[in-house]
Amino acid sequence: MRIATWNVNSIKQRLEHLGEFLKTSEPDVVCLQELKCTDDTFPRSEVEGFGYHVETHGQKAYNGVAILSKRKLEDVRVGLPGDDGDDHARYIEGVIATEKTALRVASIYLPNGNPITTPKFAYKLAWMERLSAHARALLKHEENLVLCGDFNVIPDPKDAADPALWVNDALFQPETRASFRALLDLGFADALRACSDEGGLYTFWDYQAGAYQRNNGIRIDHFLLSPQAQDKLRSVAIRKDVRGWEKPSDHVPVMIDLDIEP
DNA sequence: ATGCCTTCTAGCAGAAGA
Repeated sequence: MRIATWNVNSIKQRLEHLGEFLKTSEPDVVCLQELKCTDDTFPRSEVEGFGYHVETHGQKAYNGVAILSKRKLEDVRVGLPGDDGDDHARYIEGVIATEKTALRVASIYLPNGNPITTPKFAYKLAWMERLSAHARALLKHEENLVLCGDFNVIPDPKDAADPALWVNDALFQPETRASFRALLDLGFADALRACSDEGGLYTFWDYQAGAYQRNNGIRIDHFLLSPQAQDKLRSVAIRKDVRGWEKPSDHVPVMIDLDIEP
């Protein structure tokens, strides 16, 4: 089974790219972030036309997450528990049942948190605490569990082409990295790091200053796997080529292959 | 030191992103 995550930076602007990606990589499940549209303005019929079931959690102009799946999604939850006052659409999860097993997948758009001197950074750290609490509860099911998406976390200096550029950024603060580490320490594997220790593996390049042409990238889109899912991990791939398409998202799709019959 | 670019909404500029 192939699972992908991709921050599309507006689903309406990226519909053609999504179609091309689905055709060329044939994922069974796709987690999307930054839809930038409401549930009722999501291009549902077009995406269903690509051969996928669709579950969305959108909002006007900002944020918005979705899960696409060739199989129907069950037990869908929208919104991260722990703060009824949080109206950002940043979390959706669902279960894909196959003939032999089941898999729970979450599509995550973790807050950016910049600038770090503002309440946005506190919101980011609080959101990460809530994610850890929810993830801890999910791990108790001891099932195939995949948390993926745009975490807005640079886990390690080798995950940035030029770490010095990020020292004052919310994505690379010690508190941010410690919170991400604590999340992993609940029992998750960072799928890419389970396969490679290499630096230079990026998933985001800024639109500005020719960042992609200079390969000035960062790795912030991640797959976190429960022990049951990690046992089935075959490979991880980053579709870096997609960043070179015309009018691209600033993020590229990342994919894992699990040893599960789709 | 700052903006660089792209998206959104609103309405011909500003916020947000990272």
